[in-house]
Amino acid sequence: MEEGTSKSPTHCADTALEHDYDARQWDVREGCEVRQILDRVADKWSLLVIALLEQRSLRFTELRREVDGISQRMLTVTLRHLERDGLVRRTVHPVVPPRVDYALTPLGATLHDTIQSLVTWTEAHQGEIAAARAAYDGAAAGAGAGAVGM
Amino acid sequence: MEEGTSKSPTHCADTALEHDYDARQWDVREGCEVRQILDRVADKWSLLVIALLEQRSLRFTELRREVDGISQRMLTVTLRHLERDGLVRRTVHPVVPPRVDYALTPLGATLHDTIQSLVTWTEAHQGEIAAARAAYDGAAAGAGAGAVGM
DNA sequence: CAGTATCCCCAGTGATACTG
DNA sequence: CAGTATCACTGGGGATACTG
Repeated sequence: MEEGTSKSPTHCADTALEHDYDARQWDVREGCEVRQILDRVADKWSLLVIALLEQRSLRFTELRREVDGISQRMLTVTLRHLERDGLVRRTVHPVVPPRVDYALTPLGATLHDTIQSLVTWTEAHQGEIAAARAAYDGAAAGAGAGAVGM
Repeated sequence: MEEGTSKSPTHCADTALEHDYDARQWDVREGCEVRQILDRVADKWSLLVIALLEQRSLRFTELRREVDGISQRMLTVTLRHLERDGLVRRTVHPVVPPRVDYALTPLGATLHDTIQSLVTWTEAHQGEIAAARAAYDGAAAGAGAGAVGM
């Protein structure tokens, strides 16, 4: 499905479509490589792993312990994806108890500010969101529906 | 599942855990409200909808047309989530052909910079990522495995 | 330790039909 | 137009077991 690998790395605004899509700010259409990368980078586990790796390189087990709730499988998958995208570098030390370190590549490090701003925003506004949630649920409950906590 | 509504809106670093979790920069543990909000905000469709709404308010059908590939159901679900979180405001105009406008709330608007930085990063580095992908796939293919394009 | 391989389940998602 | 309701399906993701 992700066969866009060797395809044109250029921005996908060149695909000819009929509907009046004016260049707003970024392409919202499917098949756009930006969409795909965004999905990868904005991924739940990716975000967590990258944030952790920002501090220092970590070993597989360390990551598994730090990222609470991730399964071994998902950690492996996430790590492979990040490695393939050139965001994380995997280093195998040929020692008897196998030791593998994961570290951010320079490219991965450039994500720092972006991710940090996302996290900062979330932390800064979680109170407001919780309040909005409570208000919404309360209104819904009062409006007649009994289903709260959707 | 999302019953943290009326719970403590405070940062979740107060939950007592036994493992030596030092305050790195943000809580990676499950049950943390930040994790949940991050998942919501970093959601594929949410990102797209918010980006679109940043320009101007849109109607349901307009959104469905702009966000290429989204199903009616997912648009509704996404919109409800964003509304509940206080990021989007839903305005119903009581006219004969029902007209509903969706607009970013002030809170939602504060996401602008963050999302924009994410998109900008992606657009700026998609070439590097594509190259990394090609290199990774090429190396894997040369290493013996024939399965490319994972 | 650091994975890979399997099985399996269910939540997310698309398609379709119906309604105010 | 703007949804809601239903059904069916896929694959994301957890649990477990095995391997180098």
